Amino acid sequence: MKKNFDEQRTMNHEQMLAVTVDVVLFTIRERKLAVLLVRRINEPFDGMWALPGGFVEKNESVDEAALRELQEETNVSRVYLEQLYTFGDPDRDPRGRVITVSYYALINWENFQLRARTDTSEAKWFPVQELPKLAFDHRDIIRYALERLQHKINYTTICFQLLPKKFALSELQQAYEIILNQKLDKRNFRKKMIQLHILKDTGEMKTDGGPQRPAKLYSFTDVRVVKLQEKGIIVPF
Amino acid sequence: MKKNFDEQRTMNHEQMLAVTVDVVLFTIRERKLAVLLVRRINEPFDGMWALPGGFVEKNESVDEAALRELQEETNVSRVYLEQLYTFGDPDRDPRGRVITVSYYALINWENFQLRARTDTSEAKWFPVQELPKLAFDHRDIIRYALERLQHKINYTTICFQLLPKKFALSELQQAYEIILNQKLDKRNFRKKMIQLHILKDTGEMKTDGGPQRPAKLYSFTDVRVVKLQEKGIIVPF
DNA sequence: ACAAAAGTGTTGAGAGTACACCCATGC
DNA sequence: GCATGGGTGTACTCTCAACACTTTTGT
Repeated sequence: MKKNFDEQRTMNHEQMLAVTVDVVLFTIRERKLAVLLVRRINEPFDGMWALPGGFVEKNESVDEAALRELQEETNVSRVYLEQLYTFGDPDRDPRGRVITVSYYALINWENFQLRARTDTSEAKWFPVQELPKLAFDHRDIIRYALERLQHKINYTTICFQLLPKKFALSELQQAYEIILNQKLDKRNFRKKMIQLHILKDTGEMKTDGGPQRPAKLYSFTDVRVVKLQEKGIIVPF
Repeated sequence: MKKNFDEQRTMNHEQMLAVTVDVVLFTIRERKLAVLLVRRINEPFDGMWALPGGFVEKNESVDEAALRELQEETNVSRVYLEQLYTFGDPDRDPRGRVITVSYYALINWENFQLRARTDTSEAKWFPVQELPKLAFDHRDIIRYALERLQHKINYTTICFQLLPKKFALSELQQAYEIILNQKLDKRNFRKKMIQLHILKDTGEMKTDGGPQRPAKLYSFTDVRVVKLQEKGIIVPF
């Protein structure tokens, strides 16, 4: 049955759907890539871990909804937040028709404290390799977010968001190794990073470094995430 | 005001929204990259050109909705269809709160006939460089789709979807040049394509070629769109 | 014969990759 | 003095980019 395009374009309460946002918040903790999960305290999936998220309100954009949900969990001021994908399977939510727009975000663990929650539910970091059973299709969403992150560190400066303002080159390399889940050559990595001209030598040294030679501390020349014209920072795709 | 996560997770009619899909259907016609537009015959934007699209129904996935809308315009059997981005600005639609999930699709112009429309509205191909004034934020959606397409032909075999089953190498090169909007070196292009091992020599020749040497006809080894491990087919990013 | 597109190799530059040793510090 | 991570250079390979002429056909 062919339908008239403009009939469909007419507002119609029958066709209204619930729309949520879900945010995959990444950080690096204890040399592992981790995501923030919250424990549900209602049906469906009561007691199960899930991504932080919630309904999009009438008067806010979808991006604003994602940011708001994020702020309810963390004391973030500025985060890197990027839309990922919209999951729209009719039976992805047992309560009925709920479409979710997924996002991912990156923070430096030390710069943010998890907000003390006003209710009894918990929020906790889980290494991406050790996820618990998750509500809805949230495992798929995390897998998708991880793929996006792994691709994107190769041609953008996105990785910076996970690091403190000043950092040693070895810390940057470690972040790449953790996200890509592979060892990288130290000399080639440093050569590449330096020739990209995205690093600034702060002149400072890492003081707490333990029984070894102190490392130079660098910062990034651009505050914002930059798309590099180069073919890739580390791993070619 | 902090809200309880699980309160937000509860279904609530107040928070129901309208969700549409919009499809940017690309093809190559008369040596130009073109998109299919339909003329609106209702308010808002009555008489203005817009992307084919419509509301997501209760019982179909968002992907299915996009496919259905596409099939209402074209006699497609199999199309390459990929989700693009979700546009969720609260005032992107003057009728009220409508979120749209955008898609893009690629077809070979000769393989598909536009479906004769049952209503009086028109559907027409427009070169992407010569778009008319568009309804809603559809110009942004097309711009976004074009960027995605331009990136993606560099590391996938997506471009094949625009060509007939059998084609000359120069036709493939032309498709790349049209999409990227730049000239490419013939020898380097052919060398690259051949060493990717994605082309099969059909043994046939182009017969209607006019007053010039007949071109070999090739086909693709994989029917499906393939992600190449290489660093890029043509233009490095 | 001539117009028009098809087809074909080589060279130089730059980027990627592999690889091993000395340095500065805390204990 | 020794354990720990910080810091450095070179040689080989491979890919990319630039570039011009001959071939085959229709008219």
